Amino acid sequence: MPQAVDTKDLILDAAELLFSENGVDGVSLRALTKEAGVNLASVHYHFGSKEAVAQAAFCRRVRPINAERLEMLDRIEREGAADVEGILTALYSPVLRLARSPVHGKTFMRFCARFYSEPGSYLESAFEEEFSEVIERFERALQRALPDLSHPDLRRRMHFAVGVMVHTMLDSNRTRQWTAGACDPLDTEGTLDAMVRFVAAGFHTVAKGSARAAGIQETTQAA
Amino acid sequence: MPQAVDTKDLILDAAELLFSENGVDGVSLRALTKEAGVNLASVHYHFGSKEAVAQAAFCRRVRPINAERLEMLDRIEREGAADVEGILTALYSPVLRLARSPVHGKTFMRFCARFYSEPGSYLESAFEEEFSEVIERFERALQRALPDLSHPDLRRRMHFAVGVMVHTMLDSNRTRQWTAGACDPLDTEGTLDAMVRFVAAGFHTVAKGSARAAGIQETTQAA
DNA sequence: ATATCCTCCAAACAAACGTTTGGATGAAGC
DNA sequence: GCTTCATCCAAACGTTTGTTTGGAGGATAT
Repeated sequence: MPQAVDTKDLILDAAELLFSENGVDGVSLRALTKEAGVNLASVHYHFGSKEAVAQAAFCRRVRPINAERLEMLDRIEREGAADVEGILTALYSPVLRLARSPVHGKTFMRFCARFYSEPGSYLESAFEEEFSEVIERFERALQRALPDLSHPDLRRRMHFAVGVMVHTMLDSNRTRQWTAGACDPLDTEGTLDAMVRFVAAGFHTVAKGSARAAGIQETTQAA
Repeated sequence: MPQAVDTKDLILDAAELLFSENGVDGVSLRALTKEAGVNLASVHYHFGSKEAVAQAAFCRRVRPINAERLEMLDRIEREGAADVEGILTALYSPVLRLARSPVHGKTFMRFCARFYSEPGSYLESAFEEEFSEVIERFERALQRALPDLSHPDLRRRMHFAVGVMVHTMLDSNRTRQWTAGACDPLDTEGTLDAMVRFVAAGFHTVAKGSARAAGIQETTQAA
């Protein structure tokens, strides 16, 4: 029984905050431990390495989120045939709802998004482990909801759906440039609705055939 | 007249390659100059700092791309009322076409995408400068093509459209996990078509109203 | 020939990095 | 009382970092 507020959690909180703003490589353990108010050596005592801190901070938040995603998917599948909108809501809302939390607020969102777009082999395994089941389950659900969509097209569109999510989560200053003053980033309900509508429409549209391809070539290749 | 292959370009080539794989913070100038086959000090002689190298490498490729985007937009607007598909093609195809280049290939795509998602105040100004005109022009064009869409919704959807693009460009190992074996990442024509179709459908769908919001709350809020 | 200029480079710089060490502190077990 | 154990911490470890230095090499101009 160490103390009221665990040193481990202090480190993870500071890691989440600083990593989200400057990236893992952009934060020194000295800055991290100063922010956390703990000794420099304690990070190696409790975690063993800087990489392990990043991994632990990531898993601490992403695990409950993915569990909630699967729960929601279970629920709507139990209630009948799940449609695309429902599946996307199950995918998006747990992570968006966390953003509404006054404590961790936007911190984790950016942390997770940056984590996702950062290199480093030590993150790959964590991602694989935390997300493989989620990917499988949601892919199966979407395939059931869209039986006419070919598997390659489905995977491609899932890829796009994740892009929308990650980019929305990575609400950095640069991202805000695109939406400056146009919509309230704190309006998670409206954001979720907009995301689901936008992506669901993308899923529902016909896949193959000649898209306009207006400028890339003059050929009008028929399907 | 220094030599056949300019040292400056050797540095920028190596920067593009290494930064795209490991991020700016993840590459030391020693690794960079070794890859480039130049002296360590030459990077400061020619650029002044590491940050300036990153910025120069970014601008070198993104400037022609944005110029081509504006050209394509000009062209389709001159030919009549531009539709959403044409506008999106003008936005996506210049950067996707570069990926087809056998020389720089996927290197720049990842570099640019990582650059976009990385922190560091020294990048902000470069982004602002390089993209402000593109953002303005495409926003106006899309607003004209979608006169019934409110401005906040338009900005939000542009945000999503960029998310799809960035995430597709950031074709790291982790990203590939989602599309493993499902679709050929080298099929740029097919990728462009899929992106334009998906995003255009998102733009065309009605904005406001009660999306399913199937799981987040049981309330069925009418518009 | 002499001076000027640009380019290159081996070596060194101070600072910051992740990590390790050895011991201080205090509660728990016997 | 003594040992054991987990935790904490100041200080130092050896590397690596971005950056600077002082001069060598070779063109070009006068």
